[in-house]
Amino acid sequence: MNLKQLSKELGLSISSVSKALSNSPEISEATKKKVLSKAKEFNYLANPFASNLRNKKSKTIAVIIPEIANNFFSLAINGVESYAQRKNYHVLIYQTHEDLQKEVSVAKHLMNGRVDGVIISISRQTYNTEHLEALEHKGIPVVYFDRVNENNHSPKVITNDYESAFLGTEHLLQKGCKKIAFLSFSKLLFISTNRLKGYSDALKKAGIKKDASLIVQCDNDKIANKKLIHKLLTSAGKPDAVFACVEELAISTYEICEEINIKIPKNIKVISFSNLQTASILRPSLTSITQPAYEMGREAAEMLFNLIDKNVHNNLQAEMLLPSTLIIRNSTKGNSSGFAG
Amino acid sequence: MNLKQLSKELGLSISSVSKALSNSPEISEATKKKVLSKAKEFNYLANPFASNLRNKKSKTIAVIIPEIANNFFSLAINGVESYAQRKNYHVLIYQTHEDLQKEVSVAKHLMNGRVDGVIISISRQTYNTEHLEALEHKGIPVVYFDRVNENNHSPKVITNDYESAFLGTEHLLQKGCKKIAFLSFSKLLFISTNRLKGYSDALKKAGIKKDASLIVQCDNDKIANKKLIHKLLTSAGKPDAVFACVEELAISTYEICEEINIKIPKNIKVISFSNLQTASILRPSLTSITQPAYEMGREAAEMLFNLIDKNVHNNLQAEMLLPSTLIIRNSTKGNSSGFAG
DNA sequence: AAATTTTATGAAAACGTTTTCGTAAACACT
DNA sequence: AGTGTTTACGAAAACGTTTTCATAAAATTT
Repeated sequence: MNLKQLSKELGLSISSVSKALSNSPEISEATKKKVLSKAKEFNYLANPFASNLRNKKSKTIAVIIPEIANNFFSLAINGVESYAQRKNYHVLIYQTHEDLQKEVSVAKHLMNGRVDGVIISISRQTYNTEHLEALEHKGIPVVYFDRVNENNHSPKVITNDYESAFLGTEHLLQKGCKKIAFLSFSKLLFISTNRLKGYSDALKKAGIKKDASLIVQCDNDKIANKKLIHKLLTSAGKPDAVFACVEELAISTYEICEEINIKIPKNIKVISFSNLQTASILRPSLTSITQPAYEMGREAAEMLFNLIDKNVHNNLQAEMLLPSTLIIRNSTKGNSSGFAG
Repeated sequence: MNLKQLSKELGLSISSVSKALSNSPEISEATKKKVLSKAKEFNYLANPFASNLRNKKSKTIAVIIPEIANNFFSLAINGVESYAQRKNYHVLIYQTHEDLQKEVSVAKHLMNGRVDGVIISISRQTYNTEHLEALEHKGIPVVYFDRVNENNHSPKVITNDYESAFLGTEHLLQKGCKKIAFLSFSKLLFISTNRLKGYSDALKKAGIKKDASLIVQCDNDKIANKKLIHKLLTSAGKPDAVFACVEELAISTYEICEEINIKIPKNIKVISFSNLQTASILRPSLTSITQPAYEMGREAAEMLFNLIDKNVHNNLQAEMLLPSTLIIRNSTKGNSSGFAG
């Protein structure tokens, strides 16, 4: 059932029916009612491709994330969706699996106007964002969240990574930890280096010298990461605390401690950026810095729709910051030096 | 840049350029090369809406799931995606948030040909699937996975819920448990009732009478569920084991046991259907029945693309079963009756 | 009553593809 | 040389909308 058939049923022209359906003031109320009722009767639904072609609008946005099987990102998607829904937009989801090539390829796929806007959290390997800027040049707005490129001026939604890492590190220091390891998950991402900076500055403030052997650069390969952490925890200068940059590394740390019988928090304390639902029922419960995932997604969507609706190519240099929360649990309990605490 | 402009650049007709780009044998190799190179030079990309309109194909499938922030479903999406990618298809994701009305509304939205096929796991509230059968009548194939409607003949991908629940219950019985509670998550879903049946039959086989007070019907409301579980665990006839139908209920059980100081597995044993990444590092590690989420998603996608490619309306009554795995961990350790085990 | 404005409708173009069909030119066969 | 076939291309229609513009009819003004 299309407009032509429907108009035939009604004895009206295609254009009149179209206008009636879009509630145009050109059409009388009487015929509008007739049209609406016939449309319902025949279950008429506009062909979205014809509409999109004509309107040069897709009523669709894309969300590009590294991984969907990740609590932070799936919550963020919920946030995006909640806003998109009210705007009557569809949400296309693409995963890069932390692969830059995949990210570039997805961006290219979106260059043809398939979507009206893009929300992205870049991959671990992404060192520049030309492929995304190309989208913006085409007039497709892009909003970054969490994992942003700090060197471009696109709108972004971030959290206070530096301050959170600083606070988290201070928390460990207060617990008497002296040798705090930092598990980084990317050399490239601002979010990772920024967290590292917060950690470093907290150490500096406490007058503790930075120990390069305590900073572990992890990567995309889970098994390799576990080996690195294992090496760290069995080395001569092994740490008395671990600051994990992402929950995946905290989980690995837990698993290794289990294997080689290091007790958390007695022998080693653990803190992590994390959105784990199960943080509170881990063995032991995990002290975590929790990002406002849902809110970040929602906010990114709001920014994006502002750009889409204004339809302006305005590089408004918006940057929204939503703070994370430090939740202290048992993985950092007690006092590391054996002092009273 | 569109075909018209590109053909002008080349001094060719629109139709020739179109044919050249689709590698038609009507076009000479020489001109094909010219066209390809110009197309690359000008970054020509076909307008997907024009193509879709003309071809009556969207190169897009939809995945409808209750919740994306759920390990099972996000892994299943990965499986779907892995297959869709190789088919050069896009994946539209919709969440119902366990709301039947939302599910119906999504299905209606897809009636207009926006997608070439649908993969779905129905909501907790879904008691019939007319809204999805309507899609099939329109010629849009639908494949169900995990949460299926056992009364319709559409293709489905399921796991061995009955056998797994039976085995899981027997495992608890072997551990000496006598009063095993069952936390159901839906009165309507076949998957839930089927698991309940496996549990019931295992009890029957062991000669244990069914105790209705041990079967708790949970629902969509997390807080209400926790209250129900709390009531169960503090009641006079409280159980010595809990079989959770979904991981969410196992997590709640853990949290409540923590609160009211019931020790797992000493005072109570816990087993759950679960795809938790953290199952092994929970306090205590969780004995779980793990569904092959990724594989189920992948298989559903393969079935769907078979239907799309054949383009036949054949109600092939395919039903694929992928088995779950029982992983025994510490939450069911020891012997419930104090006997040696 | 004539001139003007408003109202309600329809014809047709446009969006950018793909594909059918037609047709010159080149080639092959008697 | 004439006929038939293949090759390589172009014209035009079609997909189903939306929107501009034109135009009858009705309502309003002079």
